[in-house]
Amino acid sequence: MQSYTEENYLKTIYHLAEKTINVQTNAIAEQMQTKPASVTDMIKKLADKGLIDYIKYQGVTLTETGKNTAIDIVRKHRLWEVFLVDKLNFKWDEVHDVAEELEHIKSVELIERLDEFLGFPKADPHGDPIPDKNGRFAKTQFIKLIELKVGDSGTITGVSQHSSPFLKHLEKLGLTLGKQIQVSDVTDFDGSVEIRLSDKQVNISREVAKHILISSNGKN
Amino acid sequence: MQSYTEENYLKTIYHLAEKTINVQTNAIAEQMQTKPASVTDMIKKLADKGLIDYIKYQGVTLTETGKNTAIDIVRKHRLWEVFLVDKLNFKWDEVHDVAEELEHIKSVELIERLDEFLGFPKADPHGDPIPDKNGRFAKTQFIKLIELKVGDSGTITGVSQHSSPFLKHLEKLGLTLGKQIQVSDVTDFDGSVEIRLSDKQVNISREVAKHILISSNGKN
DNA sequence: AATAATTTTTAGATTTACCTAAAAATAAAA
DNA sequence: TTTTATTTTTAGGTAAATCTAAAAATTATT
Repeated sequence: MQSYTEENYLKTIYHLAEKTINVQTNAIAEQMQTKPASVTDMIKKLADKGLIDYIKYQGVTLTETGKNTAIDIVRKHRLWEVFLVDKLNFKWDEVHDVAEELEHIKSVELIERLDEFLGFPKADPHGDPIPDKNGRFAKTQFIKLIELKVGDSGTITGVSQHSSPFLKHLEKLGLTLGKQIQVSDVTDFDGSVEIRLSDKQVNISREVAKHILISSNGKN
Repeated sequence: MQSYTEENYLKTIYHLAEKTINVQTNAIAEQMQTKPASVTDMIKKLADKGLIDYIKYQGVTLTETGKNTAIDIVRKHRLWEVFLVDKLNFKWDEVHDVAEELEHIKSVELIERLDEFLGFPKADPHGDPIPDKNGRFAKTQFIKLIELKVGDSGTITGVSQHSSPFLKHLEKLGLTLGKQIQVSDVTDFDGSVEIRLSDKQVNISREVAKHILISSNGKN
């Protein structure tokens, strides 16, 4: 049984571990909006509980138990996001903070029933995969929009940035999940990308294109 | 902004204040499963925050602000209970502990949308009234089943005990909310009560009869 | 390889919500 | 109206999660 705080540390370490093998103290501190000294205290505690492997000055990795716990929190977070969007009509940019709280409610029964109520969704409103109750989920094989060449097409299936301003921006442009797109041009000058949608044409910056994930349906 | 613990104290004081005018330290301690010394610490803090009025050795009463806060927590608790029963198919004896956690999620938007999603319910699965978003709710005018005379009839509209064994017991007997009942006999020996239901006859102890609430539809 | 810069850890405090044990106030009983 | 019992508060301490400031280890740079 972990505290609210311990759960947040595990989740943060899990997400950081998707990018780097060994997760550094400073990286955790930045993500958790706290000080490195506090992180050191906590990772000692998590190591004592067998949730992470920790070598002084060398960063941490999740143990099997730690990873399972983290995945379970991610599962809860994403299921609650689906609930908020599908059932309570929240927009995709409004759900993160509330889900951040809801993910800590401790009841296996609750989550299993919620999962069923929602129709066992495979992805959350941002396209991130939802682990099943055994922690299994398909490794998503997305390409960043920025990597597409002129003429390439595909479907928007995710985003790698969850901030409200970014998501609102996409919404305004009509770049929402499930939309079919084709890259019609890439500007030499600033690297901005022109996108053809079924009904219109939009121009997005390199920065935005980096954070849109595409499931490609064949190069042209 | 209150902590999880402060919210629980306010809620406890609110419920105790339904029975006694001045709420005693020991009563709070018993309800919160903590020690009187800890209660004293906390009520000082709540008094400093202007949520309760407190005179040493004389117990506490909620201020207007404190009462509003407490009612808001009660509202959340009861709405979540409706959600769990109506949408996730929990039984009425299984919802209390989970709702106890869910009630602390801080998002006005969430609760308003949940309320709407549930169809603005007026009562929770145990018949307790749900305050609206302004904290208003009808004072329920129930009679305890034990107070009915032989021949009196009415509808089961609430319970004054939320423990799982008690609720399971009622369920087994078919004494659930909305059921029409008539008192057909009261035993002199042990005060147990014989109840006529539409399709059967059941016998309940005095103790059980004390905790069933009836909205009377006229004496016989 | 020595020095500088960065990262991480230790040491010592703080805050919140508890606790125990003892003292003080209030209420009940002789 | 004393004495006794009960209730409540104070005093002093603990554990969790945080902090600042300073020391130690690691990494990068000349």
